[in-house]
Amino acid sequence: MIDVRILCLGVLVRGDASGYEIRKSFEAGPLSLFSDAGFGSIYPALHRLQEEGLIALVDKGIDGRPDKKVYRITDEGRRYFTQSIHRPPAPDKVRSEFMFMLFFSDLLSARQIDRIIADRIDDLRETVNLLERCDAGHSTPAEKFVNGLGLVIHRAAISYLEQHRSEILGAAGTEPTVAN
Amino acid sequence: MIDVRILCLGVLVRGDASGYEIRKSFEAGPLSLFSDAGFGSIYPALHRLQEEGLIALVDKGIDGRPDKKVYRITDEGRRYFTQSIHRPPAPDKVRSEFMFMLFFSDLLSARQIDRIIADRIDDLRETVNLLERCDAGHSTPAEKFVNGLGLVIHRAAISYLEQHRSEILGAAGTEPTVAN
DNA sequence: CTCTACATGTAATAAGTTACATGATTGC
DNA sequence: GCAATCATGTAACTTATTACATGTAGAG
Repeated sequence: MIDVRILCLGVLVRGDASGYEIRKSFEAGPLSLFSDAGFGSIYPALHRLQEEGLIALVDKGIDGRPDKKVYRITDEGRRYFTQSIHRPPAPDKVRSEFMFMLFFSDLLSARQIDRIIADRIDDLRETVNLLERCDAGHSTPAEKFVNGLGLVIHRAAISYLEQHRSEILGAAGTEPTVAN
Repeated sequence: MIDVRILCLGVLVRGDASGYEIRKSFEAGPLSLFSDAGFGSIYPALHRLQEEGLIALVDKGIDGRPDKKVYRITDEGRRYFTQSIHRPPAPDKVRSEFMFMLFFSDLLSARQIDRIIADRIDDLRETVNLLERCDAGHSTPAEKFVNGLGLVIHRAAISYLEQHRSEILGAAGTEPTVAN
């Protein structure tokens, strides 16, 4: 949820990668919290970065995949990325359909509220597992710090949901389940 | 960071409002965490909602502002909103330039890292104050629940940053401050 | 009388998402 | 031989952001 170009540069700062690999790192790696950009965003972004001279194609040592295009960040790209990292960060923004729904939970039945909270707790636990796995791996102090922040936030959310879950059920609307 | 149309409907479910007032509620109200949509998004969204028959103009009891256009949600709009609230929520997404920067803090100096962490703690505290104010006000159990979740998350982040702040300073890069 | 807050709107731009289209390689 | 995974790309669509343009009302 930051500019896809910057996100790609961020991946490439840490090592050469193809578009496909960048996508994978958005899915599973420590940057997965920040982006879920698909191929439709990544490939155009890479083309543009290459045009701008911020990244370059690496001589492809054929590892069986002739179509694979591995990119490497250039000195200019590194400069550009460093500079963009130096601007004061914009305030955090959350896109949480979950919280938004809960905000209007008087339109939902108790059963539905309970269900979405249960699902969310599961999701949060999964993310905690992911972060713990990242934490255990070969990560820099900076990564560990950010991971740690993610961990305490997610754990706080889990514990809050578990403890206060019952409170909101009383706030459920009286309407029966809506079709669909 | 949900569809602006749905966000506007969400405001209007709770009472009539003009575009300007919707904007204000995005700025200061309990929905401020979810959106920072500007007039350029809100007015077109309202026009479209009106076209679709989901909202309607209220007879303007002139309160000194002849240009003011107050909207009210229609029955169809309420149905549409309720239905959209019934779909399972997408996973939460965070746009945190702050965490992204910290992730690459080996490109920053210790002074800069310290500064952005201090600023972030200030921002978080401000949000906590906002949420506490919302909590104290006339809010439904659902609102209180969501507010409470926001509170524990923000407090967890503050406490983590305060406690672990020193750890990341050691991870600062050796490069001198970059111009700009 | 001037500044701030109120109040609405459009046009140009930028950006991302979705769906489509293609093809190679590996494991079973 | 077939499915899953690897691998890249484009076009149409939707959406939001930014900048601009305009005007009123109240406070000092």
